[in-house]
Amino acid sequence: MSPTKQKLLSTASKTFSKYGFYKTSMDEIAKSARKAKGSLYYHFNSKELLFREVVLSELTFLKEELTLIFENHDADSREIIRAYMIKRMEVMNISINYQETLRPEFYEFYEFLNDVILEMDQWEKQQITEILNRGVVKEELDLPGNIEVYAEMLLIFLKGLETPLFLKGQYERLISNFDNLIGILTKGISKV
Amino acid sequence: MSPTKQKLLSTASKTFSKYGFYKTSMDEIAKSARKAKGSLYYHFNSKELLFREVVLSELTFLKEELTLIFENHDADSREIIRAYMIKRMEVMNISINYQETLRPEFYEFYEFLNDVILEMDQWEKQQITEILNRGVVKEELDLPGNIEVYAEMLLIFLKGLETPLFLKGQYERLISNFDNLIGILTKGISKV
Amino acid sequence: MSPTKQKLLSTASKTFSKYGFYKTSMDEIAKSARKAKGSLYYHFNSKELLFREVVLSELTFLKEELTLIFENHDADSREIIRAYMIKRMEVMNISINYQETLRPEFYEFYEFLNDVILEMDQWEKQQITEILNRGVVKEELDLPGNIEVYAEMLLIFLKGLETPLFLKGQYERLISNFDNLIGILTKGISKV
Amino acid sequence: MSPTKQKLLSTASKTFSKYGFYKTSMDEIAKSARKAKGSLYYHFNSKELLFREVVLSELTFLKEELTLIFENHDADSREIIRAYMIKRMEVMNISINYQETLRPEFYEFYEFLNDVILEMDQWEKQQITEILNRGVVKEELDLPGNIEVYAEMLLIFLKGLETPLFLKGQYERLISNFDNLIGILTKGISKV
DNA sequence: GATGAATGAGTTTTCATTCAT
DNA sequence: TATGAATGAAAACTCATTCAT
Repeated sequence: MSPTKQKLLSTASKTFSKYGFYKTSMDEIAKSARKAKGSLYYHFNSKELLFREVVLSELTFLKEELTLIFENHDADSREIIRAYMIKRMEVMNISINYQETLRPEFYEFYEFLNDVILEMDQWEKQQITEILNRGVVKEELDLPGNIEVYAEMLLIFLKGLETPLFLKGQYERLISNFDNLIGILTKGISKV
Repeated sequence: MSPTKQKLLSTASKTFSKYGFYKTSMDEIAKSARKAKGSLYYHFNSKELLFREVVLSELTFLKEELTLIFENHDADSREIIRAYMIKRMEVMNISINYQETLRPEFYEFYEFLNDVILEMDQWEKQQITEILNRGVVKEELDLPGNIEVYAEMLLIFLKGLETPLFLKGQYERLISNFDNLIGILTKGISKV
Repeated sequence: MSPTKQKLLSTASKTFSKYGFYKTSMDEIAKSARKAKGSLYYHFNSKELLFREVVLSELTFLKEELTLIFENHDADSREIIRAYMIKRMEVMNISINYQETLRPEFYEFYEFLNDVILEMDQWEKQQITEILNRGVVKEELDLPGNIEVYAEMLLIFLKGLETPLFLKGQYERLISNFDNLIGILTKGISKV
Repeated sequence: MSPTKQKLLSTASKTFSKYGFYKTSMDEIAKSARKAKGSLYYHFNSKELLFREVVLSELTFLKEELTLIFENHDADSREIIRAYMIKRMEVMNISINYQETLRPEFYEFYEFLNDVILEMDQWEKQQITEILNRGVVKEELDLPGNIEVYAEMLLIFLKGLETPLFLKGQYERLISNFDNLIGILTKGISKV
């Protein structure tokens, strides 16, 4: 990737995450990057496609980080879940643009993003399902019924941690009590 | 409230919840309501203040509904928590505009909304803290340490249910397995 | 005149003189007067006609004040001119709306004002011509050629004192040196 | 300066001088120039800044013209004053936008113009003070007291010639008698 | 007389996109 | 590749005026 494209992409990422998709203008991105607006369109065709690339790069990073956790096959599944949750929160705290894609208006108007997000959602669900399965097999967890549903529930719960109220300003205060919450959850799914 | 104002407010609520704050134009609201754009500004001074009133009316409704749950003092606290969570999800499913206020750009730009939202957050935290307290006193719950922290955690979890991914389209599918999730949580905080 | 009309007129005068015709809205006048906007239209049909009445009341006051000066037939004509100039400046300092009517855009668009202003201009020219005539007859002034032209020139000069730069803020400082200027002028037209 | 910018600026100047700042819309300027409204904003950010540039260009021209007069050091100071006054009137007759800046509302609302105008005022005062000083030294003029005050008074007088009543339509008629007026003034300040 | 809700045409401004260089 | 001038559609907002009560 050319230095100009690189610069534009990283500037776009920062600006989008600060003001959101709609409140960010192409002009502002170009100015912040000290590049011409035309260059933005040369490298990324449209605002939407630029945003898509920004989100993609965030998700790529998120996947990489989470994969490191999942690969640790030997650890107690409860411990893996715990590590996964903490890592996810950490990365999410800086994956603000991905979060924005969860807004309703993105669903109404931009099919060009659904594929990226759905793929990520499915990937995550798959990974967690696998861990839960391992935990059940190793008799560390007690999950009657469909395990996929538990995975979905965990994801829903984790998405709660993405809310700005939490991420903005309160992150530091709450992270310290995070173990408590995880304790409740793991106790809730543990074999007695 | 005059019929015109009423009509404008309800139309605004619907339109905002469909397209989000930024993708909704004042023109569109006025046209949908078959009223003049000037009337919008006569009754609500600005787009932001109009949105504020929309959110306020949603929160007012949410509070009323939740208050009914909280007032049932005799029930088992786990049962109240369960009823609370379900009711909250139901109402949230139609309080789409309030959800939008949780977006980062609203935090950056609009102080005019923070007061409303913070007040709601505090109110909810207070209510849940009280229920948890009651549960501990009645020896139904096991919550070592600061109870307020558990209340906050529960709220964070509930906010997870507000994510559009869940609310849009998947609500019906997931609500049926919701009891499972609540089961995990209540098991997690129950006295053995 | 009813108290409501009176109140609206005086408020309109103040507001127009502060912000000018275009920057003043009917809404602002009504609000400042703590009256309904409809009342403005009940008493004065349109913004233009309201402004006309404001200007008229200023000119009426100006005429009354200047007439007092002109009627002193016995004094030295140079003294009358001096007194006239000072009084005119004093009154003009508070006749800001009349001044605005001298702007080009008022000439282009509002015939409804020309009559009022032309009448005032002619009245003033007439008065000054008469004084100059008296001065020439009493051999106090030396004005070769057409006396009306001198009257017009004096008026042009006096209009110079109407410029905001002078009226705004510098009025107090310059008024103290005003006698100097009048000295030059009267020396310029005096018989040696 | 690009041809488009040039065209927009000159069109803006003409339109503003015809209808005044408030009665001129950006739309009208763009249409008259047969350019897109967006181009107006590309080159001049806002209506106020566009107007500022229009005024600036007028004042630049005024300064250039007057400087030519001032530089004639050998002539009789009374003759220079006379030439200065006539030239100023001529240029002012086409510097209609600068005149508008003297309106009260411009002082209340737009600090963005004060610097330009104050600078011009001070420049003019300085030039005239210098001429008067030369005249006193050469014993052509009789100016007891502070000479700066005379300079200010002359400027006030000259501003009187800026009034639209004079400039609009009556310019031609009055200019022919202008010498008379200047005669009064120069006689008033001449050494006998 | 007095009110204030309702209107709609008009205003300034923003901004994604195109294109000649 | 990279630029920045130019565009025009659309946005938020203003405001004189009307009118039923």
